[in-house]
Amino acid sequence: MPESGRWKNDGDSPRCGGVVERIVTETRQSIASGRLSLGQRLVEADITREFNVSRGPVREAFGRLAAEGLIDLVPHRGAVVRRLTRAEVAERFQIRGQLEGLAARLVAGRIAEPGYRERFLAALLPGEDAGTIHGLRRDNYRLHGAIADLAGNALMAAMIRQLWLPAAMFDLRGSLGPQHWRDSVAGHDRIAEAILAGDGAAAETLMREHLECGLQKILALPVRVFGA
Amino acid sequence: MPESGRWKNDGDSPRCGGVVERIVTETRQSIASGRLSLGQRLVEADITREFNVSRGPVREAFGRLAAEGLIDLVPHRGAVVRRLTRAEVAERFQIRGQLEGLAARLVAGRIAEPGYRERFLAALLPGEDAGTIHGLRRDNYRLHGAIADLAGNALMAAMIRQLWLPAAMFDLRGSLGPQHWRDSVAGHDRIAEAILAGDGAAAETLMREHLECGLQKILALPVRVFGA
DNA sequence: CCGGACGTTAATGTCCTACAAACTTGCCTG
DNA sequence: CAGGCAAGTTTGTAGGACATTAACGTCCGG
Repeated sequence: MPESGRWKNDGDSPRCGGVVERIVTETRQSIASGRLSLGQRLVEADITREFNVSRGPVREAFGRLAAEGLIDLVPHRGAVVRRLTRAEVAERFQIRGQLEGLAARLVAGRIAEPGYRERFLAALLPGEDAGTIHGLRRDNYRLHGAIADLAGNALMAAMIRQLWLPAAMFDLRGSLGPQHWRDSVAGHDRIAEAILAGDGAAAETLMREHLECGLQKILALPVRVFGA
Repeated sequence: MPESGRWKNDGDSPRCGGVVERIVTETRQSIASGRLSLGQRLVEADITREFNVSRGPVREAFGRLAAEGLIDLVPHRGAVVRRLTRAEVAERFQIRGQLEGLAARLVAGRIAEPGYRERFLAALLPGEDAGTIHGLRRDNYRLHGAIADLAGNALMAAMIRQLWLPAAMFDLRGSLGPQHWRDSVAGHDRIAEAILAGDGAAAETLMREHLECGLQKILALPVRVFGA
């Protein structure tokens, strides 16, 4: 994708374990956590000072963040933190539904193969701090991630993870309360049941409904969250 | 995509109408047309001389091509033209089936809205040089593109176009004969019929079968084409 | 008081040079 | 013949320079 950028089809190509990767990671974190407000301009000179690097790596990092869809690159104006409209969020969830639905169906079809049931069950276990929003959040993404990975289509798994970003922005900013995550867990239980039963069609349908439900929660959020 | 990376979610951000865009476009063309063989290394210094530019834009162009999945960036080794295995081609077609299938279903559901039927029919008309491989090829992508666009999900349309690249590589290299395109046209007719009838489910199924058929054709190609 | 032309400023787009780090290659030695 | 050492190649990053362009503020005329 555009924001692929690309998607990053080869997982990641750190271009060395160094400066660029650090900028990308920290900036991504800053955007998700809200330290960088939506629509805010990112000036190359500021970043160079902040990270103590030269403009080259900064520009490269901007390119990658743009490929991920986290920022927009406007010619001669620089980078601004991307501001998602409700329509764009809905678009992403529509695609997520289609791709993660397929993933769920594929996993259900392979659940009988040796090792798959074990790996899937491992992703179902609650993490350390289950109960807290943070823990529920992590368990949520762990399950979705396991389904994406076990489907056996590496490119699709990468694309799915890219599509998470907008959703992650909203819940990292704390806009989604604990009730959302409890509902989410209930949906996960039904999906897991279908997958473990090998019922691909049901798993696909349930996954789509699960995501549709999550989308409605996000669309119901106040305008402020979208940075409008 | 990733985008990517990227896929490029905003269509394109030329970072000015200049040097970088030229490198990206021409290199993309060179890869698709076969002038650059699969697995070939792209050395920054060579590109610098070839285009008479400095390393900065070259590195930026490499970043974008990598986000599109056309090249791989190996740390301290540079860029190599991506070599797709049959499995990776199959992965891409699986995703295409899911996304273009959804697109076909959505278009069928909206075909009654004002203007949609006309725009869709326009994409069905054969182009200038219908009959030649070149013409058939263009008509093919025009129809797929129209379905992607009319679905009303801009991000999905961009992702679908990115997923075409591997397929485009094979048929631009002339590996697919006229028989393939004739079969393709037959598939298109059935899909168009379902869409015009407003039958979304049928359109989705037919689109998936159509792509599965194309995938089989590509997988049947000799090893040489994959650059192995 | 308002609107448009103009110049200023800030930031990007590109180029250049330079050097350190890392990978390759080939030779040389045991 | 194996393994290590050294030279060469290429990338990763720094830092500076200049042109281009967009945004902003100012000034003048109506």
